[in-house]
Amino acid sequence: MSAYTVLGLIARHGPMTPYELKARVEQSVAYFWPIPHAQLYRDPPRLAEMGLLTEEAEAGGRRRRVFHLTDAGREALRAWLSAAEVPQAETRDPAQLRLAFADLGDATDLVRLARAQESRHRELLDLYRTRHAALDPADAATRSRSRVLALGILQEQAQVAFWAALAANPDALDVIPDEQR
Amino acid sequence: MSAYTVLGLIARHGPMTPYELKARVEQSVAYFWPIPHAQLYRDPPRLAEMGLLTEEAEAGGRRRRVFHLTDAGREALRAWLSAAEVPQAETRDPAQLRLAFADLGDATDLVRLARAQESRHRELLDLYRTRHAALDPADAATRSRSRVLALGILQEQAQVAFWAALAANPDALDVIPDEQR
DNA sequence: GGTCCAATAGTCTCATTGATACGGTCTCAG
DNA sequence: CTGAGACCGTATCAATGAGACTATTGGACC
Repeated sequence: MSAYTVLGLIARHGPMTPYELKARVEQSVAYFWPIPHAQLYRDPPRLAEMGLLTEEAEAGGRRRRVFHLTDAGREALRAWLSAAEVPQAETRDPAQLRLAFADLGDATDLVRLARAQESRHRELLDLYRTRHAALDPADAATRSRSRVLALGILQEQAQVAFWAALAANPDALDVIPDEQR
Repeated sequence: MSAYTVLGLIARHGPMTPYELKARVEQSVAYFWPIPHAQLYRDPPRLAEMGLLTEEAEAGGRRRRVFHLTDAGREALRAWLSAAEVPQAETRDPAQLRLAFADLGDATDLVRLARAQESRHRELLDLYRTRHAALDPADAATRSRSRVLALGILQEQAQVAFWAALAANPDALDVIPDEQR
Protein backbone atom coordinates (compact mmCIF):
# COMPACT_ATOMS: atom_id res chain seq x y z
CA MET A 1 0.00 0.00 0.00
CA SER A 2 2.80 2.42 0.82
CA ALA A 3 4.06 1.56 -2.64
CA TYR A 4 1.22 3.56 -4.14
CA THR A 5 2.36 6.56 -2.19
CA VAL A 6 5.74 6.16 -3.84
CA LEU A 7 4.18 5.91 -7.28
CA GLY A 8 1.88 8.82 -6.57
CA LEU A 9 4.59 11.13 -5.33
CA ILE A 10 6.86 10.39 -8.26
CA ALA A 11 3.94 10.84 -10.63
CA ARG A 12 3.19 14.21 -9.14
CA HIS A 13 6.65 15.63 -8.54
CA GLY A 14 8.86 13.77 -10.99
CA PRO A 15 11.85 11.46 -10.46
CA MET A 16 13.04 11.21 -6.90
CA THR A 17 15.49 9.60 -4.54
CA PRO A 18 14.26 7.72 -1.49
CA TYR A 19 15.50 10.53 0.67
CA GLU A 20 13.37 13.03 -1.16
CA LEU A 21 10.43 10.66 -0.90
CA LYS A 22 10.92 10.65 2.82
CA ALA A 23 10.69 14.43 2.97
CA ARG A 24 7.61 14.51 0.75
CA VAL A 25 5.87 11.82 2.75
CA GLU A 26 6.49 13.63 5.99
CA GLN A 27 4.94 16.85 4.83
CA SER A 28 1.99 15.32 3.07
CA VAL A 29 0.54 11.90 3.80
CA ALA A 30 2.43 10.93 6.95
CA TYR A 31 -0.33 11.86 9.35
CA PHE A 32 -2.82 9.44 7.94
CA TRP A 33 -0.32 7.07 6.40
CA PRO A 34 2.94 6.95 8.34
CA ILE A 35 5.83 5.27 6.53
CA PRO A 36 9.08 4.49 8.35
CA HIS A 37 11.94 5.86 6.29
CA ALA A 38 13.58 2.48 5.81
CA GLN A 39 10.49 1.44 3.89
CA LEU A 40 11.14 4.16 1.35
CA TYR A 41 14.45 2.53 0.56
CA ARG A 42 12.83 -0.89 0.26
CA ASP A 43 9.81 -0.06 -1.88
CA PRO A 44 11.40 1.61 -4.93
CA PRO A 45 13.81 -1.23 -5.77
CA ARG A 46 10.94 -3.68 -5.45
CA LEU A 47 8.79 -1.53 -7.70
CA ALA A 48 11.69 -1.35 -10.16
CA GLU A 49 11.84 -5.14 -10.24
CA MET A 50 8.16 -5.14 -11.04
CA GLY A 51 8.80 -2.75 -13.89
CA LEU A 52 6.84 0.12 -12.39
CA LEU A 53 9.88 2.30 -11.84
CA THR A 54 13.29 2.56 -13.42
CA GLU A 55 16.40 3.25 -11.47
CA GLU A 56 19.00 5.73 -12.51
CA ALA A 57 22.14 5.46 -10.46
CA GLU A 58 24.27 8.45 -9.65
CA ALA A 59 27.97 8.03 -10.10
CA GLY A 60 29.25 10.16 -7.20
CA GLY A 61 30.60 8.93 -3.86
CA ARG A 62 27.14 9.29 -2.37
CA ARG A 63 25.65 7.00 -4.93
CA ARG A 64 22.07 8.18 -4.85
CA ARG A 65 19.45 6.31 -6.76
CA VAL A 66 16.90 8.36 -8.63
CA PHE A 67 13.69 6.55 -9.51
CA HIS A 68 11.55 7.34 -12.53
CA LEU A 69 8.00 6.28 -13.26
CA THR A 70 7.50 3.93 -16.20
CA ASP A 71 4.37 3.68 -18.30
CA ALA A 72 3.53 0.48 -16.47
CA GLY A 73 3.88 2.38 -13.22
CA ARG A 74 1.58 5.12 -14.41
CA GLU A 75 -0.90 2.45 -15.45
CA ALA A 76 -0.72 0.69 -12.07
CA LEU A 77 -1.38 3.97 -10.33
CA ARG A 78 -4.34 4.67 -12.55
CA ALA A 79 -5.77 1.22 -11.90
CA TRP A 80 -5.42 1.69 -8.16
CA LEU A 81 -7.13 5.08 -8.30
CA SER A 82 -10.15 3.65 -10.04
CA ALA A 83 -10.43 0.32 -8.23
CA ALA A 84 -13.95 -0.34 -7.06
CA GLU A 85 -13.21 -1.65 -3.59
CA VAL A 86 -11.25 0.36 -1.08
CA PRO A 87 -9.81 -1.61 1.85
CA GLN A 88 -10.99 -0.66 5.30
CA ALA A 89 -9.18 1.97 7.29
CA GLU A 90 -7.16 0.82 10.26
CA THR A 91 -6.62 3.00 13.26
CA ARG A 92 -4.50 2.17 16.24
CA ASP A 93 -5.00 4.75 18.90
CA PRO A 94 -3.43 4.05 22.30
CA ALA A 95 -5.55 6.80 23.82
CA GLN A 96 -8.76 5.05 22.78
CA LEU A 97 -7.40 1.79 24.07
CA ARG A 98 -6.76 3.38 27.43
CA LEU A 99 -10.18 4.94 27.38
CA ALA A 100 -11.65 1.51 26.79
CA PHE A 101 -10.00 0.17 29.93
CA ALA A 102 -10.17 3.34 31.98
CA ASP A 103 -12.64 1.81 34.41
CA LEU A 104 -9.94 -0.61 35.56
CA GLY A 105 -7.75 2.26 36.70
CA ASP A 106 -7.90 5.46 38.63
CA ALA A 107 -10.49 8.15 37.98
CA THR A 108 -7.78 10.81 37.99
CA ASP A 109 -5.92 8.95 35.26
CA LEU A 110 -8.87 9.38 32.99
CA VAL A 111 -8.98 13.12 33.53
CA ARG A 112 -5.25 13.38 32.88
CA LEU A 113 -5.66 11.39 29.71
CA ALA A 114 -8.54 13.53 28.53
CA ARG A 115 -6.68 16.76 29.15
CA ALA A 116 -3.58 15.51 27.38
CA GLN A 117 -5.56 14.33 24.40
CA GLU A 118 -7.52 17.52 24.22
CA SER A 119 -4.40 19.61 23.95
CA ARG A 120 -2.71 17.22 21.54
CA HIS A 121 -5.68 17.29 19.19
CA ARG A 122 -6.05 21.03 19.52
CA GLU A 123 -2.49 21.38 18.30
CA LEU A 124 -3.11 19.09 15.38
CA LEU A 125 -6.25 21.00 14.55
CA ASP A 126 -4.33 24.26 14.53
CA LEU A 127 -1.64 22.73 12.37
CA TYR A 128 -4.09 21.47 9.78
CA ARG A 129 -5.99 24.72 9.79
CA THR A 130 -2.79 26.65 9.21
CA ARG A 131 -1.73 24.38 6.39
CA HIS A 132 -5.18 24.49 4.91
CA ALA A 133 -5.36 28.25 5.06
CA ALA A 134 -2.02 28.47 3.29
CA LEU A 135 -3.43 26.74 0.22
CA ASP A 136 -5.53 28.31 -2.44
CA PRO A 137 -8.55 26.01 -2.89
CA ALA A 138 -8.93 27.29 -6.43
CA ASP A 139 -5.47 26.03 -7.35
CA ALA A 140 -5.87 22.69 -9.11
CA ALA A 141 -2.34 21.70 -8.17
CA THR A 142 -3.07 21.65 -4.46
CA ARG A 143 -6.73 20.72 -4.62
CA SER A 144 -6.25 17.18 -3.32
CA ARG A 145 -4.02 18.33 -0.56
CA SER A 146 -6.57 20.89 0.48
CA ARG A 147 -9.32 18.29 0.60
CA VAL A 148 -7.30 15.86 2.65
CA LEU A 149 -6.61 18.62 5.12
CA ALA A 150 -10.31 19.45 5.23
CA LEU A 151 -11.05 15.91 6.32
CA GLY A 152 -8.25 16.06 8.86
CA ILE A 153 -9.73 19.22 10.29
CA LEU A 154 -13.17 17.66 10.68
CA GLN A 155 -11.67 14.65 12.37
CA GLU A 156 -9.63 16.70 14.79
CA GLN A 157 -12.67 18.81 15.60
CA ALA A 158 -14.46 15.65 16.61
CA GLN A 159 -11.53 14.54 18.75
CA VAL A 160 -11.24 17.91 20.45
CA ALA A 161 -14.97 18.03 21.11
CA PHE A 162 -14.93 14.61 22.70
CA TRP A 163 -11.87 14.93 24.90
CA ALA A 164 -12.74 18.46 25.96
CA ALA A 165 -16.20 17.35 27.04
CA LEU A 166 -14.75 14.42 28.92
CA ALA A 167 -12.08 16.53 30.62
CA ALA A 168 -14.60 19.16 31.61
CA ASN A 169 -17.12 16.76 33.01
CA PRO A 170 -15.69 13.30 33.64
CA ASP A 171 -18.72 12.24 35.66
CA ALA A 172 -21.31 13.11 33.06
CA LEU A 173 -23.36 10.11 32.18
CA ASP A 174 -22.90 10.64 28.52
CA VAL A 175 -20.17 12.39 26.65
CA ILE A 176 -21.71 13.27 23.34
CA PRO A 177 -21.75 17.05 23.13
CA ASP A 178 -24.37 19.27 21.57
CA GLU A 179 -23.95 18.38 17.94
CA GLN A 180 -25.41 14.97 18.69
CA ARG A 181 -28.69 13.82 17.25
CA MET B 1 0.53 -2.72 22.76
CA SER B 2 -2.01 -5.40 21.91
CA ALA B 3 -0.68 -7.12 25.00
CA TYR B 4 -2.42 -4.54 27.17
CA THR B 5 -5.67 -5.42 25.52
CA VAL B 6 -5.09 -9.00 26.59
CA LEU B 7 -4.34 -7.95 30.14
CA GLY B 8 -7.29 -5.59 30.19
CA LEU B 9 -9.79 -8.11 28.91
CA ILE B 10 -8.66 -10.76 31.36
CA ALA B 11 -8.75 -8.21 34.17
CA ARG B 12 -12.29 -7.28 33.28
CA HIS B 13 -13.81 -10.64 32.41
CA GLY B 14 -11.66 -13.16 34.25
CA PRO B 15 -9.46 -16.01 32.98
CA MET B 16 -9.74 -16.69 29.28
CA THR B 17 -8.52 -18.77 26.40
CA PRO B 18 -7.06 -17.12 23.30
CA TYR B 19 -10.18 -18.05 21.41
CA GLU B 20 -12.37 -16.23 23.86
CA LEU B 21 -10.03 -13.26 23.70
CA LYS B 22 -10.55 -13.21 19.97
CA ALA B 23 -14.32 -12.99 20.39
CA ARG B 24 -14.04 -10.26 23.01
CA VAL B 25 -11.64 -8.24 20.92
CA GLU B 26 -13.91 -8.41 17.92
CA GLN B 27 -16.89 -7.05 19.72
CA SER B 28 -15.10 -4.39 21.66
CA VAL B 29 -11.79 -2.82 20.67
CA ALA B 30 -11.30 -4.22 17.17
CA TYR B 31 -12.51 -1.17 15.34
CA PHE B 32 -9.89 1.13 16.75
CA TRP B 33 -7.36 -1.55 17.55
CA PRO B 34 -7.56 -4.50 15.19
CA ILE B 35 -5.67 -7.59 16.31
CA PRO B 36 -5.20 -10.53 13.94
CA HIS B 37 -6.31 -13.67 15.73
CA ALA B 38 -2.92 -15.35 15.49
CA GLN B 39 -1.59 -12.57 17.66
CA LEU B 40 -3.92 -13.58 20.45
CA TYR B 41 -2.26 -16.96 20.50
CA ARG B 42 1.19 -15.37 20.55
CA ASP B 43 0.73 -12.73 23.18
CA PRO B 44 -0.50 -14.70 26.18
CA PRO B 45 2.41 -17.20 26.26
CA ARG B 46 4.81 -14.31 26.01
CA LEU B 47 3.04 -12.51 28.83
CA ALA B 48 3.17 -15.72 30.85
CA GLU B 49 6.93 -15.86 30.38
CA MET B 50 7.09 -12.32 31.69
CA GLY B 51 5.13 -13.37 34.73
CA LEU B 52 2.09 -11.24 33.95
CA LEU B 53 -0.17 -14.19 33.28
CA THR B 54 -0.24 -17.80 34.39
CA GLU B 55 -1.25 -20.61 32.15
CA GLU B 56 -3.59 -23.35 33.15
CA ALA B 57 -3.62 -26.15 30.64
CA GLU B 58 -6.70 -28.21 30.01
CA ALA B 59 -6.24 -31.95 29.85
CA GLY B 60 -8.81 -32.80 27.15
CA GLY B 61 -8.17 -33.62 23.53
CA ARG B 62 -8.62 -29.97 22.61
CA ARG B 63 -5.99 -28.87 25.04
CA ARG B 64 -7.13 -25.34 25.59
CA ARG B 65 -4.98 -22.98 27.53
CA VAL B 66 -6.72 -20.74 30.02
CA PHE B 67 -4.75 -17.67 31.06
CA HIS B 68 -5.09 -16.00 34.45
CA LEU B 69 -3.90 -12.58 35.51
CA THR B 70 -1.15 -12.47 38.11
CA ASP B 71 -0.57 -9.67 40.59
CA ALA B 72 2.35 -8.55 38.48
CA GLY B 73 0.00 -8.45 35.50
CA ARG B 74 -2.52 -6.37 37.38
CA GLU B 75 0.29 -4.05 38.36
CA ALA B 76 1.55 -3.72 34.79
CA LEU B 77 -1.94 -2.85 33.64
CA ARG B 78 -2.28 -0.24 36.33
CA ALA B 79 1.06 1.31 35.40
CA TRP B 80 0.07 1.48 31.77
CA LEU B 81 -3.26 3.10 32.62
CA SER B 82 -1.57 5.86 34.55
CA ALA B 83 1.47 6.44 32.34
CA ALA B 84 1.99 10.10 31.61
CA GLU B 85 2.79 9.85 27.92
CA VAL B 86 0.43 8.26 25.45
CA PRO B 87 1.95 7.26 22.11
CA GLN B 88 0.52 8.90 19.01
CA ALA B 89 -2.36 7.36 17.19
CA GLU B 90 -1.67 5.82 13.82
CA THR B 91 -4.25 5.67 11.11
CA ARG B 92 -3.87 4.00 7.77
CA ASP B 93 -6.80 4.84 5.59
CA PRO B 94 -6.60 3.77 1.95
CA ALA B 95 -9.51 6.07 1.16
CA GLN B 96 -7.61 9.11 2.38
CA LEU B 97 -4.58 7.97 0.46
CA ARG B 98 -6.62 7.80 -2.68
CA LEU B 99 -8.13 11.15 -1.94
CA ALA B 100 -4.64 12.57 -1.65
CA PHE B 101 -3.77 11.39 -5.13
CA ALA B 102 -7.19 11.81 -6.69
CA ASP B 103 -6.00 14.64 -8.92
CA LEU B 104 -3.78 12.15 -10.77
CA GLY B 105 -6.81 10.11 -11.80
CA ASP B 106 -10.25 10.50 -13.20
CA ALA B 107 -12.79 12.94 -11.85
CA THR B 108 -15.46 10.24 -11.84
CA ASP B 109 -13.25 8.01 -9.70
CA LEU B 110 -13.34 10.62 -7.00
CA VAL B 111 -17.11 10.76 -6.97
CA ARG B 112 -17.33 6.98 -6.83
CA LEU B 113 -14.89 6.94 -3.95
CA ALA B 114 -16.81 9.61 -2.09
CA ARG B 115 -20.11 7.82 -2.49
CA ALA B 116 -18.67 4.51 -1.37
CA GLN B 117 -17.04 6.09 1.66
CA GLU B 118 -20.17 7.96 2.57
CA SER B 119 -22.23 4.81 2.68
CA ARG B 120 -19.55 2.82 4.48
CA HIS B 121 -19.24 5.42 7.20
CA ARG B 122 -22.99 5.79 7.45
CA GLU B 123 -23.20 2.10 8.20
CA LEU B 124 -20.51 2.33 10.82
CA LEU B 125 -22.26 5.31 12.34
CA ASP B 126 -25.50 3.36 12.56
CA LEU B 127 -23.71 0.41 14.08
CA TYR B 128 -22.08 2.49 16.78
CA ARG B 129 -25.29 4.33 17.50
CA THR B 130 -27.13 1.06 17.89
CA ARG B 131 -24.50 -0.34 20.19
CA HIS B 132 -24.35 2.86 22.14
CA ALA B 133 -28.11 3.01 22.55
CA ALA B 134 -28.11 -0.55 23.85
CA LEU B 135 -25.94 0.43 26.82
CA ASP B 136 -27.10 2.12 29.95
CA PRO B 137 -24.73 5.07 30.48
CA ALA B 138 -25.49 4.93 34.19
CA ASP B 139 -24.14 1.40 34.42
CA ALA B 140 -20.61 1.58 35.73
CA ALA B 141 -19.79 -1.77 34.18
CA THR B 142 -20.25 -0.53 30.63
CA ARG B 143 -19.27 3.07 31.16
CA SER B 144 -15.96 2.82 29.34
CA ARG B 145 -17.50 0.99 26.46
CA SER B 146 -20.16 3.63 26.16
CA ARG B 147 -17.59 6.40 26.08
CA VAL B 148 -15.48 4.72 23.44
CA LEU B 149 -18.57 4.36 21.30
CA ALA B 150 -19.38 8.02 21.83
CA LEU B 151 -16.02 8.94 20.38
CA GLY B 152 -16.55 6.54 17.52
CA ILE B 153 -19.88 8.17 16.76
CA LEU B 154 -18.35 11.63 16.64
CA GLN B 155 -15.60 10.42 14.35
CA GLU B 156 -18.00 8.74 11.99
CA GLN B 157 -20.19 11.81 11.91
CA ALA B 158 -17.17 13.77 10.73
CA GLN B 159 -16.41 11.19 8.06
CA VAL B 160 -19.98 11.11 6.83
CA ALA B 161 -20.17 14.89 6.72
CA PHE B 162 -17.00 15.10 4.69
CA TRP B 163 -17.65 12.38 2.14
CA ALA B 164 -21.29 13.36 1.73
CA ALA B 165 -20.30 16.94 1.01
CA LEU B 166 -17.69 15.81 -1.47
CA ALA B 167 -20.04 13.38 -3.19
CA ALA B 168 -22.77 15.98 -3.42
CA ASN B 169 -20.56 18.70 -4.80
CA PRO B 170 -17.23 17.42 -6.10
CA ASP B 171 -16.43 20.69 -7.79
CA ALA B 172 -16.91 22.89 -4.77
CA LEU B 173 -13.80 24.83 -4.02
CA ASP B 174 -13.80 23.87 -0.41
CA VAL B 175 -15.31 20.86 1.26
CA ILE B 176 -15.69 21.92 4.85
CA PRO B 177 -19.42 21.93 5.57
CA ASP B 178 -21.37 24.28 7.78
CA GLU B 179 -20.00 23.35 11.16
CA GLN B 180 -16.71 24.94 10.15
CA ARG B 181 -15.32 27.97 11.89
C1' DG C 1 -25.56 -45.98 17.94
C1' DG C 2 -23.09 -44.11 13.88
C1' DT C 3 -21.58 -40.45 10.69
C1' DC C 4 -21.28 -36.25 8.56
C1' DC C 5 -21.37 -31.11 8.65
C1' DA C 6 -20.68 -26.77 10.58
C1' DA C 7 -18.88 -24.35 14.18
C1' DT C 8 -15.25 -24.16 17.29
C1' DA C 9 -10.33 -23.99 18.44
C1' DG C 10 -5.55 -23.78 17.62
C1' DT C 11 -0.96 -23.97 14.98
C1' DC C 12 2.23 -22.83 11.42
C1' DT C 13 4.65 -20.37 7.88
C1' DC C 14 6.34 -16.62 5.28
C1' DA C 15 6.79 -12.23 3.48
C1' DT C 16 6.49 -7.61 5.17
C1' DT C 17 7.00 -4.17 8.50
C1' DG C 18 8.73 -1.19 12.38
C1' DA C 19 12.36 0.31 14.93
C1' DT C 20 16.62 1.64 15.29
C1' DA C 21 21.50 1.24 15.13
C1' DC C 22 25.12 2.00 12.17
C1' DG C 23 28.08 3.69 8.30
C1' DG C 24 29.39 6.82 5.01
C1' DT C 25 29.46 11.78 2.63
C1' DC C 26 29.01 16.56 2.17
C1' DT C 27 29.36 21.54 3.62
C1' DC C 28 30.50 25.30 5.99
C1' DA C 29 32.08 27.88 10.06
C1' DG C 30 35.97 28.98 12.56
C1' DC D 1 42.04 22.38 7.01
C1' DT D 2 39.26 20.21 10.35
C1' DG D 3 35.54 18.76 12.79
C1' DA D 4 30.62 19.25 13.76
C1' DG D 5 26.34 18.72 12.13
C1' DA D 6 23.30 17.93 8.47
C1' DC D 7 22.55 14.81 4.86
C1' DC D 8 21.94 10.18 2.92
C1' DG D 9 21.76 5.17 2.82
C1' DT D 10 22.13 0.27 4.58
C1' DA D 11 21.69 -3.46 7.83
C1' DT D 12 19.59 -6.12 11.32
C1' DC D 13 16.14 -8.41 14.04
C1' DA D 14 12.13 -9.03 16.38
C1' DA D 15 7.24 -8.33 15.77
C1' DT D 16 3.41 -8.34 12.83
C1' DG D 17 -0.29 -9.49 9.21
C1' DA D 18 -2.35 -12.69 6.38
C1' DG D 19 -4.07 -16.71 5.75
C1' DA D 20 -3.46 -21.66 4.91
C1' DC D 21 -3.78 -25.68 7.44
C1' DT D 22 -5.13 -29.12 11.12
C1' DA D 23 -7.80 -30.87 14.75
C1' DT D 24 -11.87 -31.24 17.97
C1' DT D 25 -16.57 -31.09 19.12
C1' DG D 26 -21.56 -30.98 19.12
C1' DG D 27 -25.51 -31.72 17.14
C1' DA D 28 -28.71 -33.22 13.06
C1' DC D 29 -30.08 -36.81 10.71
C1' DC D 30 -30.23 -41.57 9.48
